[in-house]
Amino acid sequence: MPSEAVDDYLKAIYEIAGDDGRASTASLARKLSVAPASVTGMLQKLAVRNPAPVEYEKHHGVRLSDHGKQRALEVIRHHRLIELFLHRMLGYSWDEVHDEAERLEHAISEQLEDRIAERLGDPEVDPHGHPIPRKDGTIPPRRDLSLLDLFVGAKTTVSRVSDNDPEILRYLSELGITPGTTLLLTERAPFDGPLMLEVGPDNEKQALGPRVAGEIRVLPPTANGETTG
Amino acid sequence: MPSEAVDDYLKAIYEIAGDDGRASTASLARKLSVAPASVTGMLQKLAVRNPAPVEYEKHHGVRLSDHGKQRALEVIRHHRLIELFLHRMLGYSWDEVHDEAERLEHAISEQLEDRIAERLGDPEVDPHGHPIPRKDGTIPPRRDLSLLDLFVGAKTTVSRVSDNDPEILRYLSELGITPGTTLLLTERAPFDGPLMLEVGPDNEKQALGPRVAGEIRVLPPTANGETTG
DNA sequence: AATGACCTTTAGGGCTGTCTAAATTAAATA
DNA sequence: TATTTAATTTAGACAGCCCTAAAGGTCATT
Repeated sequence: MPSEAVDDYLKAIYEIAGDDGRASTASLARKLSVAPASVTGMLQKLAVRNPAPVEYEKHHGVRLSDHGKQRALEVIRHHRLIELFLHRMLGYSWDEVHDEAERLEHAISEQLEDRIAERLGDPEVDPHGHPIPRKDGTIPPRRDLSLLDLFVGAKTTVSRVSDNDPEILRYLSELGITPGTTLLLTERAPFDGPLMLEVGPDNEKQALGPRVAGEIRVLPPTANGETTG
Repeated sequence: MPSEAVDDYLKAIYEIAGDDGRASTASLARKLSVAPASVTGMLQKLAVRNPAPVEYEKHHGVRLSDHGKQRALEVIRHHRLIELFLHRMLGYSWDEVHDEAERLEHAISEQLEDRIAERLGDPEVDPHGHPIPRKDGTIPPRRDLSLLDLFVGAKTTVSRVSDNDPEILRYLSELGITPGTTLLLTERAPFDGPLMLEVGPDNEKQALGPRVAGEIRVLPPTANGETTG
């Protein structure tokens, strides 16, 4: 079984590059809060393991092998199941689950994973709206897009929100923006300016900076606008 | 925060020596599945930490300091709360909880500890009958004794069973012996021979070897015999 | 094709926690 | 008290994962 550190690397690669892109040394260093040189060292070691979880080319980043992909998805499955479990069974709020899951994901057995999944009714989505990889490594399909990709006039529903920053999550909660919330994009200031939204059933008007908007994913919009812009 | 390895040492010392006895190098090596030399090395390092969790005297074992005791109890609290949680909330059986808890005890936060305790109603005893240390480091009192310490004729109730050996736990489950089961000691063979018991409400007769009997703790007996023998 | 800015890698260490083999000490026994 | 036995400690190494400093590549731009 890979060490926690290795699992963290694989997960980070997956989160940065998806299942067939390449992740750079610097991006991994940033994500893992580690010096770039440490990343290089780790990647070199991983690349010569057998079976190797990554393919590594000097100066050109890494990519997950099938084997590494499998493992990354397993860790992510743990993470998201735990998030949902904490939320549903222990009253954790949206923004509290991530850090706790970050540690627990390494500590649970297959058996516990299975029982949690069972207890939750084999869920497909975590509290942030992220899909939970299935045991066989497939991912429940969701077609959603960034709030930043909408045209003005689009009406849509929040499907998920990045779970990396509790600050942002709390902020969004206050604004009433969580998975399931309906949104209408009414206006968009130029030069990376704020988005004007009408939020929820009461159509509360809210302005959202692009940084925050970039963390929000929405379902394909249903009215008034084209899909992307 | 101490590393997992350190926590494991402190817990092991507590389990071997209680809160003011000394634990030997060899006993720790055995319990932790580690070479004796490794134990010596670790103890030397711990003894010069500040604050030091142990007092160590060359060739005379270690003892927990107040500080180390506190930490050991915290880890044990985690362990036992998790055992009970797995049992009550996720349908784990008696003999499955230990190994899972062994890993999780290092991964849960204060917050999760508190929520688990709350959800379980601040329990005092784990599924094996062991007391769960309180947050302040005190231990819910239980006066119980080894089954081996009973006189023939004593009638009593099982209070707890050592949780170290799943084999034994399964065996006892089959015999119907779990915390709460009533027992009558009817006979005791000499020379470390088996104990004859009548078990449970139906007074099923069972013979128990001394090795297994030593793992069983019972409440102070109520009838027919003196307390210890 | 050269330059500068920005990665990325190499080189050389450090810390933690483990190991084996060899020495030492303590305790039990003669 | 001398000797034997068993437990313990020292010495020396190693694997995993991290670091800093210095050297080496890549790429966009001129």
